[in-house]
Amino acid sequence: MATSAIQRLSRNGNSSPERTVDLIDTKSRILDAAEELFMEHGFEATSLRLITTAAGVNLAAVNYHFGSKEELFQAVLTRRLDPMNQDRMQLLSSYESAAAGKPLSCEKILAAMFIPALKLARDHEQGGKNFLRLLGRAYADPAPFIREFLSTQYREMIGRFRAAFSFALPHIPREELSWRLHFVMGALSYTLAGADMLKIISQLQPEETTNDELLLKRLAPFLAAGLRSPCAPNNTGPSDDDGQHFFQEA
Amino acid sequence: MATSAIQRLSRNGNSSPERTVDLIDTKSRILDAAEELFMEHGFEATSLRLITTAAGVNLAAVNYHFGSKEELFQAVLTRRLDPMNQDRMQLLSSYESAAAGKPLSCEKILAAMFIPALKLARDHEQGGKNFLRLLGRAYADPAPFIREFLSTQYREMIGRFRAAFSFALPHIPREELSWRLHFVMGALSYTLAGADMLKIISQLQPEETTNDELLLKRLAPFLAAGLRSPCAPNNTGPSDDDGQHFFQEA
DNA sequence: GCTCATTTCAAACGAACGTTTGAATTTGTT
DNA sequence: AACAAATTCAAACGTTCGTTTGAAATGAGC
Repeated sequence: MATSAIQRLSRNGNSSPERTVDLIDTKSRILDAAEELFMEHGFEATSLRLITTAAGVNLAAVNYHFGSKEELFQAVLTRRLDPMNQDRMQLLSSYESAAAGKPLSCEKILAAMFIPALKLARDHEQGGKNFLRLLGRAYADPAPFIREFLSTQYREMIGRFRAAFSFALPHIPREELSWRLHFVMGALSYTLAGADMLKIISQLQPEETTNDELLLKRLAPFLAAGLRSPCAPNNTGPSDDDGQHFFQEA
Repeated sequence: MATSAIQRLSRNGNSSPERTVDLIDTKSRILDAAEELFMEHGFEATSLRLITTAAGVNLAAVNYHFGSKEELFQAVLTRRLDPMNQDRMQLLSSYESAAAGKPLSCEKILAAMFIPALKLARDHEQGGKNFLRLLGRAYADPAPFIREFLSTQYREMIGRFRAAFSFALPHIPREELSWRLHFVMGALSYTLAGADMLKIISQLQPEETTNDELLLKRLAPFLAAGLRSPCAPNNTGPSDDDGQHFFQEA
């Protein structure tokens, strides 16, 4: 609804030059409508008839252009996820170059993860924010094809960032760092996905809950502190009094 | 499959005494099968025919005993969620009594949240772990009836724990604490829900990923460090060098 | 203008869904 | 044994789903 460029990107290579269409591509119209509706209702609960009606295209257009509903969902994700992860890795590389061989701070590494997400949220006036919520929900979706798709989409980026954290936090064992990185991804995706859940926990005004930038400004320091926290050798509590007999009960 | 007591709990009051049935109640058979299948496939993708076949009962039994598929889902959740949250609040109260007016440590409060979850995971050999995964996924489900249900189920417990954290961390403003509590819930539910996602991030053996206790032993210190981290007045980074110009770019 | 590949369209397909029905069966009470 | 309430059951209800089909429309190349 707010996208600009009209580029054809025909399926069979790029032999033919660009050609004008309705005003926006049928394919893009479907992607935009699907992104919004998948975000709102989830994958299973969103029917192709709902999508094609909202997009103003024929029902059969989805199967013609994308093959199936599952492939449409993957196309919705990859359209924005792939550039975002690319941005993340480039930003991380630029930070590392500027550091000239010295390890980065946790905040700096987290910034390389968050800034591309924020840019995405701002780029398309409402589509971007919707996409981040859709993405956060996809993490928790039990459908195997979604999990496999995200797994391959994220593998490279996660590997790059784990290496960066490993260099920044040399005193944290490799296995412990994997856990902490997992917690970081969890808090981030949950935060991006469940803006409504905030109403349960806090009494913030609804306008405030949509401010993703403010949200991440609070999340990054929180996570950085957890990442930096000293690592006890025996897998028990790290710093406080009752760290030893922590899970002895029950 | 492993539940013990056979209690009838007929819908119209409690006039009639208990009476014996098959071996396990039809109602319980449905709940057990539904819990496992909802966990595996999600709410939308799990059909009543799949549930009733797995439970060995007639298709119409779900609508007879529970009214609808949605009410069955709520019954699956509330059967274990309500006692777990009750345990959490009781455990927190006992810790507070033992502290005799002094504030609890973050780890202690987190223990009051985690221990009942671990007890639940151990109680039923595999049903408990399945339930935690189901619960974690329900957090991210977009269905309105699920969100409303969880909201009411959690409101009381969250309020109790926020008060405890507020007392333990008096230097953290109320609003900032709400955010951090939100992050805690996010990391916890994500961790409980997505054990498979770990394979993306770490190269842990699959046997290790199922060890929830070890998992939470690592999660609690991580979260405690984040909760305790100093709070900058300007919502910027808390402690490190580049905390100021953190999100200036993009 | 004709050709041919690409795209759109209305219509239908078979399957699966949640739910309802009404009769059969079981169960507890008298 | 007889009755009434509770529960089970097979069958069908109407709807919606993702996908397929074959003809109509469209647009570029010769």
